[in-house]
Amino acid sequence: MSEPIPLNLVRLRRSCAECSLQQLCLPAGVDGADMGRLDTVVQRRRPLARGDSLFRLGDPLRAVYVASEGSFKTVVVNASGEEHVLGFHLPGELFGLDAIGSGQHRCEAVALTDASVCELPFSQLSSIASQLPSLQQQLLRVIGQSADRDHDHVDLLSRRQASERIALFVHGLSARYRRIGRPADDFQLPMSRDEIARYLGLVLETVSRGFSRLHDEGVIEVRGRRVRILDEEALEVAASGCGDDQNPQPRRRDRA
Amino acid sequence: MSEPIPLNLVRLRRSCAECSLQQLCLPAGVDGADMGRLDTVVQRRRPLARGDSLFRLGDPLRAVYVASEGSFKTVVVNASGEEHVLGFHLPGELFGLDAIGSGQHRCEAVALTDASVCELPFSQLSSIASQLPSLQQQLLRVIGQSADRDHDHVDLLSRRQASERIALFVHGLSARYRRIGRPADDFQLPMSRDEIARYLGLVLETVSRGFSRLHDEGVIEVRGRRVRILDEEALEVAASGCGDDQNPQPRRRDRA
DNA sequence: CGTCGGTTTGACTGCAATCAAGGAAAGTGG
DNA sequence: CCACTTTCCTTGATTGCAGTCAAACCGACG
Repeated sequence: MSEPIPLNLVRLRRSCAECSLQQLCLPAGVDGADMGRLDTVVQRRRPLARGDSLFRLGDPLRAVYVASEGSFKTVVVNASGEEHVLGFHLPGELFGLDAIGSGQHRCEAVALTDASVCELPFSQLSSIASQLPSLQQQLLRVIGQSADRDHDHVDLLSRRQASERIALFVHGLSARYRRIGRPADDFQLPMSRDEIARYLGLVLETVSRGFSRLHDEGVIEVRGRRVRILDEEALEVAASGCGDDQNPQPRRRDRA
Repeated sequence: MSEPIPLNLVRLRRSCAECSLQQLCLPAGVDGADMGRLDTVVQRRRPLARGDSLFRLGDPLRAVYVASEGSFKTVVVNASGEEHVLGFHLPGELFGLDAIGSGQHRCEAVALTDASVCELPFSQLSSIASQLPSLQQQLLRVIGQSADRDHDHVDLLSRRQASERIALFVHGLSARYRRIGRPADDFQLPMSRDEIARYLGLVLETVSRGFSRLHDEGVIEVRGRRVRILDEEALEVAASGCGDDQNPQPRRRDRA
């Protein structure tokens, strides 16, 4: 935690222009000439270990972040001492925007796995953005996408049936893996059942049962944190709430 | 409803500088000289009747909105045909930002009461913002505040007990009324029990029972849509989940 | 080998959804 | 102004789903 890690300096120093996440991340849509300007504000931090905090509740807004490797969760602890998970953040997804409104972070960001992040000091970012219209536009878009993920979360939490929330969660995660160029039908969950439960407003046992049921129905294959999607269409049906056993809802379509 | 309302034209034409919402709305923090620039892009629409839509799902991003009078809800209809309420929007609160991410509105905005709105064409707004740093900063802040409301919503939906969600909802609404300079302990709900339920992820009967219970406990006084807060502290306790009758939970009570 | 965190599964219970009925308020037309 | 309709709200009785409690299982790791 306290000593520099010289071996990684070379990797850390590579620029946005060379980053594999370029198309997904903030630079997308910013042309080559302007990219250099952006590069000057991006700081790369040395890797974080699983469980490390990137920022905490009440921290002043210093920067926004993108994981270049690894994943994060953002959490709040409510008055009763329960931890709620506000979001999961995969590589290439901007996070830390929660401090923009008030100037202070309203949640804590924790590395789910060993991770490394790009840090974009907010004041520099917004002053550069005001000079580069393409970056300003892209910044707004990325903020909007982050809000979209929040809306997806609300959508999840509004579902009545636990099985719907779980199916929708898996489906949404799959879509996000596809977006960042990873296999969308075979992946490793970076988070525990308990963390999923706290994200979905359920308890861990219910999440576990939900996974088991999708497994038994042949929709997905689950073994621990390894998930394989066997029948995407069935997963969508389950997510839309029409797929509950005892609720025949005569969908013609005898699912493969 | 279909004919113009000439009598109101004068009111409609007043500028941001004269608006009572000025301190709450986008112009806050924008100095006098720049305010004129902002004024040039603000369009005032004629009043909407209760039930009218301001924008619909899939509409392209044209503008963002602030109700100058009246309130709105934003809703989505899911695959099963159920309506979910994503948010309620009081006067002075910017909304319509949901289209920033994708360029298309992801929900529908409906007037809860007769209302009138200020419309800020987005392309003009963002191009002016790029010339006025103070406006750019304020725009980001307002977007951030909107995200904060979304997080509050997530927080609500994550609460296990229906009574907690309801108490927290009333408390949050009270705080928002205070923010816009209206009585925070005596107000008229602009939305129905059913709409509250669809916002909280409950059914309307449960919401009704929750209100009745808070009434019986002397925390609030409810008669239809009229709400008076009698014991704010008790409301906060109920909202934090420690106030459930059978759950004494000896809170030390020194948490200063 | 044993421990340990995380996961699965089972049995039971409680809370909120559902089903159902009645009441109150607001709008409509005579 | 009153009867009527319509909409919204409240309350009661019952049921089902997910939370709780408890135990067993599993893979990782020392």
